[in-house]
Amino acid sequence: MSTEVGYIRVQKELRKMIISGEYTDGDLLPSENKLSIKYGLSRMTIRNALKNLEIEGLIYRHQGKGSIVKNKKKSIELLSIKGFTEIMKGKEVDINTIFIQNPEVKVWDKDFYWNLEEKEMNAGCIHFSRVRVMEEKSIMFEDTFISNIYLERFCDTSFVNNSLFDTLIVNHNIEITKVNQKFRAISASAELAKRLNIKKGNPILEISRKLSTSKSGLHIFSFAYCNTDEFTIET
Amino acid sequence: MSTEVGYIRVQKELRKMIISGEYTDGDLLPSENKLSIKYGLSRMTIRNALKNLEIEGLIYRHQGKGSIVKNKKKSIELLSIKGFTEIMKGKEVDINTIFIQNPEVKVWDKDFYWNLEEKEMNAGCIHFSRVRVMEEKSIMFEDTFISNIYLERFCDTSFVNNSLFDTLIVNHNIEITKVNQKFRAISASAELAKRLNIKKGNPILEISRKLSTSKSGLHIFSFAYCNTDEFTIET
DNA sequence: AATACCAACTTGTATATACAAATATATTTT
DNA sequence: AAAATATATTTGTATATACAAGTTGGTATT
Repeated sequence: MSTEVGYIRVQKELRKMIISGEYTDGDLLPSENKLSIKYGLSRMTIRNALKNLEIEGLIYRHQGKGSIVKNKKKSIELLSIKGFTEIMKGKEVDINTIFIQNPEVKVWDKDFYWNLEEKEMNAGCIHFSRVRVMEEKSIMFEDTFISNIYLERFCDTSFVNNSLFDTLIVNHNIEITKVNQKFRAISASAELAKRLNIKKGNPILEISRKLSTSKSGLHIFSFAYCNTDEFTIET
Repeated sequence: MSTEVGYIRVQKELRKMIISGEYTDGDLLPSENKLSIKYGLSRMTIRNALKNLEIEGLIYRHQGKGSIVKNKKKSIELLSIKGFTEIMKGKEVDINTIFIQNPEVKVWDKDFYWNLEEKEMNAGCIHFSRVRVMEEKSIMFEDTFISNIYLERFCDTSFVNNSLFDTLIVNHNIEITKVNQKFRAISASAELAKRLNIKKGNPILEISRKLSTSKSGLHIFSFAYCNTDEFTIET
């Protein structure tokens, strides 16, 4: 799109460079004056782009220093898992993800939990499910549904940074614009108990989420079930 | 403070007017040009203030229309409770709050869950606990601890809009700058079961939160326990 | 070697201006 | 009365400029 306004162009380019790892945690972006010259835009226009990146949480800015890249590394897509025991208190924790069901095009379930727009209803969905594993313990089972629009070749391509969000933004130019999430505590069903290797009836944290994106009609729905005996979920 | 920069002054005044109800949901703020004249600042400076109010979620802006006040009405301080049954699906729900323990100055517990800064550690805390009631059902028990600094006469004054946050911003000029919250599913203890009128061992949603504010060293800590049988918690 | 100072560079705040684009309102035409 | 048109208003984008304020690194002084 050559019709795109200036600051959006700068914002997108810098965003892509940060997410793809060209700039990494702690790096300084070029100064406003340098960006101004590079893109042929005034400093105030560059500042508009940088302000937006700051709002997105990709950078922070320090008077006298510059614009510094922030690596948010929310390990599991906007949520993060932290150990609950004293030893790991405060430490980020590495999570392995195992696909139980690879991305696959399907039709929506007739009584799907969230309301769907006409457009996405007709388009069908991409579905996959994963288990998040920490220290050989299965701590989260997650079902994900995405409206199947604007997503050519999604099922045949592997994830960028092992992240759905990074994949969407880098491969398809799709941003998350809004997060709607509901939390409940439930008792583990027999099936869930089996998947998470716990006893039936144990308390389980259920997170139902609807994520809106920059493309109209494209939403991401996910249902996560977490064993929070030894870990907490943060937002 | 007369040393305050221009856009902050405008931002504060408009914020106060929105929160106190002088402007309410759907109202149009004065146009940028009018604000520019009123405050004797350039339009770009006014825009800076408005952009920040937009980021705070107090207004949204529409090209050609104006700046429109958004009433976020998160009924229980950044969280909201929604009915889980079909009938109330999507509807916001009114919550009554009952103080179990009125605000009272105390010393911090020796093994308080969150880490405290030296400053707030010495200052002690203000503590209170509340039960949130919906349709005669107690659905949430909440313990709140606030660092006792910058909070003159807090215990003797009633809440603005029945809201802790509104009270802090209107009476003490203190904003929430960061929210750190952890979610777990636990089994109800005997005490909790009694407070929430459920069976011991039922699944309970536990939300532990640390809120940072615009005043250094002043944090708000809360521990909420929710019965999510019939309601969900949203963020 | 440690300190004080200065210069260069960075982001922050602010102004004045111009035109574009979306909306709302008034006016004219049908 | 309804529809089309024009006008005014409002936010969006962009430029060029100026000075303030915080940071960094080199230079001169002690």
